[in-house]
Order: sequence, then C-alpha cells, then structure tokens
Amino acid sequence: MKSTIEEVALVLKLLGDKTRLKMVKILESRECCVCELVHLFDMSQPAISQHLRKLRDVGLIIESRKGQWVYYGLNKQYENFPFVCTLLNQLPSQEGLLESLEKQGLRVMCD
Amino acid sequence: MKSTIEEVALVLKLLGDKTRLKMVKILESRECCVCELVHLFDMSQPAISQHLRKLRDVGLIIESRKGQWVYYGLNKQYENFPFVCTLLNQLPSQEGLLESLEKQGLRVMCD
DNA sequence: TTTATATATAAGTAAATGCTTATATCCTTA
DNA sequence: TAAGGATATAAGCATTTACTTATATATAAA
Repeated sequence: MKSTIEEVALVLKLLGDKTRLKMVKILESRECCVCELVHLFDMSQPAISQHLRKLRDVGLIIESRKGQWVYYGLNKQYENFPFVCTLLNQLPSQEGLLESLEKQGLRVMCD
Repeated sequence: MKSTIEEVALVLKLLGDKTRLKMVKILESRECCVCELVHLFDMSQPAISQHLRKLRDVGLIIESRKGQWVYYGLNKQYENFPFVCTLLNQLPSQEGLLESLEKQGLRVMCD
C-alpha cells in the first residue's frame, strides 16, 4: 500500500539526519540501551535521547525498560517498516561498531 | 555498491521535504520546465528555482535549456538513481497533476 | 532511606532551512 | 535595439533544527 507524499517525506526527513540514520541502522542489528548508543556517538546523552524520542514519536522504534536501562529497537509493526528496511539495505553494516563496544566491555547485558 | 551513511543521509534529507519529494516524483513522469512546476505548487517562482537548484547541485536532476525555457528531469546517470527510484515507487502517482496542467492548456511544448 | 546510575525533560542558542520580495540575466521577437 | 517572458540570484526574515548545560525522574543497591 502506498503512503502519501507527506507521510513518506516525514520518514525521509527523520532519516535524513546522519546521526539518526546510523542509529536506526545500528538498531537493525540488535536492540540497544541508551548508554550503549551514547558510547557510539560523539554526542551528549540528552542529544541521543532527543533523537530516540523523535524516532519513537513516529513509531519507527519502540522502547522497553529493563531494570534501570531503557532499550530501543526497530518497531516491526511500524506501517513503513518494510520501506525503512529497503532504505537500510542501502547502507554499509554498522555491526563492527557493536563488536568493538563488546571488546571494550561496554556491552550492557541485563537478562 | 553501498554508499556511505553520510551520502545516503544527504539524499534522504533532500527528499525529506514534501515539495522536493513531490517535484522529483513529477519529474519521474516526464521532464518539466520551471513555469510548469510553478503552476503545480502554491509557491513563488524563486522558491521553485531554489528547490530545483538543491536537487541539481547533488546531481539528482539535470537541466536542459530549450529556447527561453529550462527543462529539468531525473538524471539517470546519478550514482544513487536506482535508490531514488525505489523511494519513488513508494509514492502515489502524480501524473494526474500533469494531466490537469494539460487540460488547463498550461503545458509548455517547445519542440 | 540515602546514594548512585540511567534516562528524560527543560531551557537556551547558533546555525540551517524555506520561504518572501526585489532585481539581474538570458533568450526571443518585434 | 528595445521590450517582454522565463529563470536565476540576492537579501532579508521567521521558523525549525540539533546541539548544549542544568535539572528532574526512575530504578537499583547499599
């Protein structure tokens, strides 16, 4: 089903920011908590939270609290999820970032 | 071949404006001159020209002068042209707009 | 119940964005 | 060569954006 021009423009605008685009690509690999993402970007924690909020507000990602951590992941129920996936396929993998997080012992495991 | 995050973000940012997105979708149907586009948007001619310039600056569209008119169309040589096409496929057709232009006798023919 | 850690929100700010009007440039035609 | 139409550029302005620092809230642990 086609979306309207306005709806698609909104998604593209959100993903037209390199921080958010990279963020979403990372979340495609696996859920991350905020503090993990803070380590992956040269930016303050509030800046990361604000980007996550924008993505969550349109339904592109969902949050789930696990203890004191809040995890974010792609929302597979999002109406434009398949479209977003085709966009993300265009991007180089960011899994190396997550691996180096783990090597640095910065991965947060809370299960 | 994958583009970098930054390159893709730039394209998405450009297309994340509803005016430009609609404009590019229209140009997917056929080349248009500036004055035709001005009729299709509730916006001044300079505003239209400024949007076209941004799209042209990254190579997404190309211009060709025909007499006193300047025509713009999608640039099939653009490195991200296939990617742009998959984006445009997500959008509803805008050909009705071009048809109503013609009914109003506003189509510019210069060949 | 105090303290520490994780996250969100508030407020402020510099820069970018998308328009406007005014004007310049380019081409065609009388 | 003068006039008119099509387009581009310049300058100005209001709004949005993406950050910052400071502070509030929530959970966990001592």
